[in-house]
Amino acid sequence: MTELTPTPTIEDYLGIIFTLERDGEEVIGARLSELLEVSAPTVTVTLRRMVRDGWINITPARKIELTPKGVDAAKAVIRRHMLTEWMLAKILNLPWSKVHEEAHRIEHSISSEVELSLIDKLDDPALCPHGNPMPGQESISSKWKPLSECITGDKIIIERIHEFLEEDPVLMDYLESNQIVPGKQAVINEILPFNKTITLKNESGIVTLGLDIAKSIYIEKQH
Amino acid sequence: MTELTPTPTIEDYLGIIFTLERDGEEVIGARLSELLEVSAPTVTVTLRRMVRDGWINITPARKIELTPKGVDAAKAVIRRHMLTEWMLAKILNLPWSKVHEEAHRIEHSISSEVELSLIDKLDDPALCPHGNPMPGQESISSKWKPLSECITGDKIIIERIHEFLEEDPVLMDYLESNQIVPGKQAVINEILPFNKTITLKNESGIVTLGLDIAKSIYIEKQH
DNA sequence: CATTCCCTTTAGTATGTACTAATACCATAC
DNA sequence: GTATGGTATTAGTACATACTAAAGGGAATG
Repeated sequence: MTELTPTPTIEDYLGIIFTLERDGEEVIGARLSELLEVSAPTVTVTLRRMVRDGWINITPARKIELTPKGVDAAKAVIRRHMLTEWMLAKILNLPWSKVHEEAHRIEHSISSEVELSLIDKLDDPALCPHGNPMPGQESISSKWKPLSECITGDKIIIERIHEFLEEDPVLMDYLESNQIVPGKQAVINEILPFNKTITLKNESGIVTLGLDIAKSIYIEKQH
Repeated sequence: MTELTPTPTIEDYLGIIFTLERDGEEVIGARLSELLEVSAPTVTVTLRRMVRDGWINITPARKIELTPKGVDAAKAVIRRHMLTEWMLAKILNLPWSKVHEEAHRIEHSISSEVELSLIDKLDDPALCPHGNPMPGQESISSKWKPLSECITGDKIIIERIHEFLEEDPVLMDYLESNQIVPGKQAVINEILPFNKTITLKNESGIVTLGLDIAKSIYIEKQH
């Protein structure tokens, strides 16, 4: 319970743990190691510090659980991340595909005063620019379906690119330049399960996506 | 010459060294120790890393000098600091007295893309919100005189609060609430050298400042 | 049952950034 | 010329964050 404010590293861990918990995924060290791109021993010792400082508990079955204090800190860093993304996108006009990685560095330096000011200027958004829900607004995104579950001919609106896809800047650039961004319409053109691809047609033409990627893109069907 | 990008700590050192050099002050470790509020041995080892990585040279007489690479990095961090201050002040409406310390944390996470966008949105300012010159714009502030050199009855305009005063949040709050901010008018009311104070009168009433502080506040005389 | 796979941990190391205590160096002043 | 004050360094330590190599555990699968 020593630390009052998490370090940037701990904030990164908290954010990922919160998101995994939110999604009902198993929260274990191996997942963090992958998502944070650090070695397994690094995760072991960092989790040890996090337990010591009261951010998480680790069950006998090695599952990681946020403490109430950990939940608060995780929500704060995610809120600041998403608000910073909006600031970069709307106020500074950075490309949609770039705001995540910029915000990821800046988020750790945002005070609650700046956060409140951003909430005010940005009209208290419920979603980030990629359609992911602000902590507490999960119900909004829960009605959308994965793009991977569509069938040929479906008319859809892209609603959400999952947080974990945002980590890949090459993918994000591909999505942006092919108009796979929230609010854009598309029609499912072709699904090739043996090839693990799904092809859609939108304003920018024909776009093919891997099915694994399509599982983390959420859409609304149009009638 | 190992490091491409300075760490936040090194950026702090670079900024202070640049500012001391700009002001013609003696750039030695003891000064850094004071201004950065770290111990002398910490400065010794950090400067050693900075020499190793090509940011500075240390003369046989122990004077610290930025290398060309060090100058570039220092200018960049100061530019980003000042642009961030303006963003916080003009776009997010944070109080003038608070933007320095907020920007001091954020400045290390600003990419050149964000920097360019800020320059655009903020119309390429030549001064920071406290009247200190952007690197390369030193000539603008060189015509102002220290407030401490005024005489009773002088009508003045406050132009600049020196960077090193910005470090004291209590002082900054005092200055803001007494309208000692760039652009504000005042008249010198009383100077008490034996007391080391100078008193002025402005819209907000009568304000007394210590002479040491007044040495780092720059003004323009009105005729 | 043994092998394999996934996961975690231990052991040892490195680096940046901090500290205190003690030492050393130099110039100026008495 | 010795004392003082300002400055810098060495020595030893601490902590957060990273790594590799190696070992250990548990579950599933042949």
